[in-house]
Amino acid sequence: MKKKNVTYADIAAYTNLSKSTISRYFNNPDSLPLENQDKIAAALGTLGYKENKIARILANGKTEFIGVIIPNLYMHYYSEMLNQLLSTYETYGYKFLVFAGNSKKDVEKKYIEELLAYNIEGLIVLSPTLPSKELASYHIPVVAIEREDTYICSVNTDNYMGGIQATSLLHHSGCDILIHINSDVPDTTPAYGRIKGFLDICRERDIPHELLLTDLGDTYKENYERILKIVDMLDTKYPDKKKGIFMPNDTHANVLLNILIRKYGALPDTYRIVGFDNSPISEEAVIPISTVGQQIPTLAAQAMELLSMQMEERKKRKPVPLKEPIHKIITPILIRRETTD
Amino acid sequence: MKKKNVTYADIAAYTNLSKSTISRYFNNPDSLPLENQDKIAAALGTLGYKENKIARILANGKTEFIGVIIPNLYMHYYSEMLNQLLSTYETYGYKFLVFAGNSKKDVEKKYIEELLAYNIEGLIVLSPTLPSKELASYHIPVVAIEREDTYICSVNTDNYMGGIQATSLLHHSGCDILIHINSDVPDTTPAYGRIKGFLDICRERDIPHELLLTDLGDTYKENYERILKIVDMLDTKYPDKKKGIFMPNDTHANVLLNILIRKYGALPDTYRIVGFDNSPISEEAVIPISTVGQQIPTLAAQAMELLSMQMEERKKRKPVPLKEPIHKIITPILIRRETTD
DNA sequence: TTGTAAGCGTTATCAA
DNA sequence: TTGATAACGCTTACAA
Repeated sequence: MKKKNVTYADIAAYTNLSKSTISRYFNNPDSLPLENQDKIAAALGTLGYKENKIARILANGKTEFIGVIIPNLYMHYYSEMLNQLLSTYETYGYKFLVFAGNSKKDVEKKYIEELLAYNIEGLIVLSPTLPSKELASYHIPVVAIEREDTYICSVNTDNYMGGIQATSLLHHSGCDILIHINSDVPDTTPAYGRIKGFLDICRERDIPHELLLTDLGDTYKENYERILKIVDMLDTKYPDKKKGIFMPNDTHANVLLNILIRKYGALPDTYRIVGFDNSPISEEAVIPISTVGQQIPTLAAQAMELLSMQMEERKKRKPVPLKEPIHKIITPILIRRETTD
Repeated sequence: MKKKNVTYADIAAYTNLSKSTISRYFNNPDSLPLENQDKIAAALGTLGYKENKIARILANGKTEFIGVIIPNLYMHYYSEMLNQLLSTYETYGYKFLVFAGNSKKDVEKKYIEELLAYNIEGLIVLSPTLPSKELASYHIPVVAIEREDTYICSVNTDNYMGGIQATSLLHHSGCDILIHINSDVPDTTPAYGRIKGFLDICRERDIPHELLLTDLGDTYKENYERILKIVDMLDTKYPDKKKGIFMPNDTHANVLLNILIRKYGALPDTYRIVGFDNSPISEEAVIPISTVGQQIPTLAAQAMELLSMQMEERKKRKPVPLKEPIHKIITPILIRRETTD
């Protein structure tokens, strides 16, 4: 930094006005006579003024920062969600400070401390790591997206409805037996709704079914090997039945599809598949995969609305905090492609 | 805000020390006797002190902010790059202010103005929109990644080498004719190297080849339709020849693969395919696709090193700015899978 | 409509 | 080893 920054003081001196008047020019220009507005505008140009938001924040306390804690950007669901959040900048003007937590409790806590040190006005949490009770204890506006949310506001996909949609679609595709593969998610998380939806429909309509709760691994290779074993098992257990498989997400649905195609040369008539998320892979698979579409743009938009509401409330002279956390539910959209009838 | 924040003044009063001593405790604790260190530590706890980085920034000018301008997070390449950049937080401690520019010039300029208002210490630009000459004119440390970089530091994949690798692999797979499909990128961008590599090798080794420069569209549907036409064209033009296709990226390589599999039931012996990027789809395709792997973690790490070098230099009493922009080149890694021999 | 002066919560410079 | 005191650049009563 060779030369010092141009400040309000410089502009004030140059225009023979005071610092407060310069401040007014930026915050409420119409309160100045046009003559002075022009004079200041001209001065800004000739002096080469650059605004300093840091000083402004320190003075008025409004950072316009929102913190985001996200598990990773490797999975399309998360990166697309962040994409949508970032795009709300045009509407709300909030800037995003993003941390990709490696889902370790103390690391994420450290991130939040850091975010608080920057006086973030609100926090959006996609990571499932920290319990909502703890998040609530920071006493700043928080919105959770698709995670445990007992004590904080949240926006979730209607997973139960999604489970029902997927299950019904497979049933109507004439499957003899329905199988849902998933990991053993706790019933406090939104994703558990998919399992419940599956079971409720099967029981209600007396459909033969099987629930396979198992860890499918973290890499494509692991996924492939474990799902391959499941396919072998199903082929011996239900050789001639038409099997309707409800996969936990599109990535895994695609693995299943690839296995079947490599084994049978095509999608055999004894298999029907539904995925979850409507991520790009579901469309880009050899055979486009039917899936339950999460409405990511809507989820993001609603999250921002919920958060900005809380943040606005907080700026009032007499803020009334929410009595109860608000939970918004977004209905998923069933997308029929070629892996179902 | 009901209660005011706890500040150094409060701690000073509580411990009968001065604000400066409290500041020293945070910035250079060992300069205080242990006794006082403990006293202050205790006070922090009982008073419930939270650090305020905004005030610190205003006082010492070090924001530890890096701005990132990225085209979108929809494409895996960008989201993974951001992922890797974010993960350097553990090493460097810089926080990232991320803007997803919709690649409109004036919008991206506005973003940069905003970032400058937050006193970012450096800028990483993935978006190709603004010319490097303009970026250089902001006079802050900048690093470009895989984009036009005449006037600024940059980190790029060795695209020329990548083009050579892909072309050689297809040649060694016994193809009779090599075809490279790409969009008509200007020769100032790093990606042009792929085209040059392809042409140079083909000419040098006298390999029959064809270069198809055409826009493949922005959606999967458009990709599919346009590549389908190309396949039909190739099938009539070179019916019995073994065609080696070098696609501009894995997404498009996957589309081509899907088209062939749907047309022929398998990858016909008259086609071999190489993609570019090593994005997840290349592994997750029905037939795992050979590809030229961009080393995203390395690119990100080198970009951060280059940037932090410039930022450190700038903090010195007598900073010596770079005479010439530094350009780092990262060699890609050829990944042989099942779409080549 | 404008100006004065006291913050905002740190760091930095000098003395002691 | 410690403490005054003045920045940092802007906002905001309160006065004029």
